[in-house]
Amino acid sequence: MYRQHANLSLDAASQVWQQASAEIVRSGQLDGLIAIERIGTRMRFFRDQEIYAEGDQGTCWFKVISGTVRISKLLADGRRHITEFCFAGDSFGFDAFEERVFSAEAVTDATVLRLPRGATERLIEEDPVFARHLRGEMLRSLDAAQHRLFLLGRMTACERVAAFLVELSERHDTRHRVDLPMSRCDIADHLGLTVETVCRVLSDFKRRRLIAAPNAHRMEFLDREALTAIAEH
Amino acid sequence: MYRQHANLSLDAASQVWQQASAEIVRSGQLDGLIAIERIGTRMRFFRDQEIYAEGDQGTCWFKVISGTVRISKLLADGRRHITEFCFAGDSFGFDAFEERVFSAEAVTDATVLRLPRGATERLIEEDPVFARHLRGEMLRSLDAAQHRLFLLGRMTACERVAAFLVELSERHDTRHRVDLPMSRCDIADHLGLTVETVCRVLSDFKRRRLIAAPNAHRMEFLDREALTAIAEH
DNA sequence: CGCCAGTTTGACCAAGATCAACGCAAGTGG
DNA sequence: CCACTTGCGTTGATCTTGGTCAAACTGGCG
Repeated sequence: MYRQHANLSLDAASQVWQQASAEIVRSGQLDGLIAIERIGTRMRFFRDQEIYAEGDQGTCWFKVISGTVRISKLLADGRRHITEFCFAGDSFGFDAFEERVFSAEAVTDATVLRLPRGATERLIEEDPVFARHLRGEMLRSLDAAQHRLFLLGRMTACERVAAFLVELSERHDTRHRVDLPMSRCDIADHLGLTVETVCRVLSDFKRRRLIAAPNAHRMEFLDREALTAIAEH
Repeated sequence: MYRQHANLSLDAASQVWQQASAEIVRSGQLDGLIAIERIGTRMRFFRDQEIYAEGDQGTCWFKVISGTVRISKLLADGRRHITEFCFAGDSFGFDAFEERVFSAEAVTDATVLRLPRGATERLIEEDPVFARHLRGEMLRSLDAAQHRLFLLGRMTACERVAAFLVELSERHDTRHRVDLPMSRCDIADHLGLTVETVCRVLSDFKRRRLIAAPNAHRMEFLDREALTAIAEH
């Protein structure tokens, strides 16, 4: 098990970045939080490019502006786990005290806002609204992680995949379909399954007419109720 | 699978609690944080007693003074998952925005400090040292949860049990042994396994002379290196 | 002493992993 | 423009880990 994952292009020079000072971030969750725009740097990453690696100094955190990012941990023997996928508006990277224990990579081409820790701490101390916002983000992450613990610890392959599809469609606010920008391998590593099992479950859902798949990365819900029922058992 | 769990004695009247105003909390991690003593209420809970339930209003968070607490989620069909065990010095219960999604129960008789949210927010705003401490606690929780994600998603039964033993002994700073105040069922529900599997793995470790068990709730390490190696694979 | 809850062990079973092959579309080079 | 490659995705056959079911054991307690 645990075959090759897409190999990263480590060409750091390809990062196109620029001060985001004057720009206005188009992302729902950023409304009214122009403060972080002032202390952040906008960066672009290409597909499969590394944003930070395990072992890096964790001197900043990030906010996704567009695209998809995966947070993962890789073991020497090839086992990988993706703790979360981040989409526009999601924050990531405030997990580390010192060294990063996880790495972050772009799943698709992505733009992120990079926020240095020092400036953030200063902002926390002088802006209670921002401080509360950040605390909220951390709580949300914690909450998400704990739901995932249940999923990994106590749910079957079918339930995991159904829950994943429903969760993604809710996060993207699309009730009738869901886009899966990541590979089957990414999904498997997120759900604690193998690629084959993910495929088989999806095929099973198609056979049972719960979903339809115009292509491998777009799923349309034919029976959302049933899917939700499976997800919540 | 998923048989009966210890049934809770819901006798709320049996809670013995008292203002902790003048008392000094004996717990390493509380050093220099007398501030929270002032806003907290000390409470005692007996074995298996509920501290809060799923669906309660999350108007406060807690800090364990002595004893062991488990944070868990129970599904209608009996499947349960224990997200974490908390020992003296650990904080818990700041996961909720509104309603609690998890419940907390005493694993052994336990004393906890109950901290109302309102007073905490005020303290956060006037005491930056305390604010930073609390942020640290949250990050620690997040970090722990993410390690557990890997454990549940990608580790074998042996690796999970070994990791659990090593982790507990590290948290209690006892290199040669570890106390397991919780039942095998609790351990299983924490590691995403069944009671039987936990037993079998422990028996296997005994047979391989990695551990010895004077009784069911005390394990002595005979070969800590090997155990750590299994845990980290 | 007998009961009860929790723990342990064994026999058997099934969900999901592994191994292997094939399909399919996009990209590459002759 | 078309063979060839390469990276995913899908499917089938087989195997293994850990779950299920059942029974025995253990220690504490009325």
